[in-house]
Amino acid sequence: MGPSGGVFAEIYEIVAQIPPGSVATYGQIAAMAGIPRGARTVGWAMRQSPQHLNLPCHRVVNSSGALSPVHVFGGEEAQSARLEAEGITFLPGGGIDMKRHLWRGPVR
DNA sequence: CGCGCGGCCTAGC
DNA sequence: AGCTAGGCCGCGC
Repeated sequence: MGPSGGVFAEIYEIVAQIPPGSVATYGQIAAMAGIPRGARTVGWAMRQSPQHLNLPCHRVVNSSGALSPVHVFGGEEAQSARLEAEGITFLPGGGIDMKRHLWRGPVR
């Protein structure tokens, strides 16, 4: 399906479609890409994702609603700040309110 | 052709 | 409620 004929391309497409103020989980994206159990592959795709694509990788979080490790964005505040700037709300625990910002898909 | 890596997920204690 | 262990998937060398 992907232009490059690779699963990564599919992941990039999906992540790029995540609207501001919404977040998606790796597992969900993986399922959309056709790999329900390939959540880790999604994480790798993000890390290997070309920066010129401007993929909102900061909108991708784990099912726990916790942000990715610090070393990924170069600072936990970096990701949280961007998400908050886009309208994402955080819980007292520091996690994201998945129930409120969880992306349900391209269009529903 | 085969092995290892990774921003995970789920289940069990 | 929190932590540990195992498994899954695709890419790169």
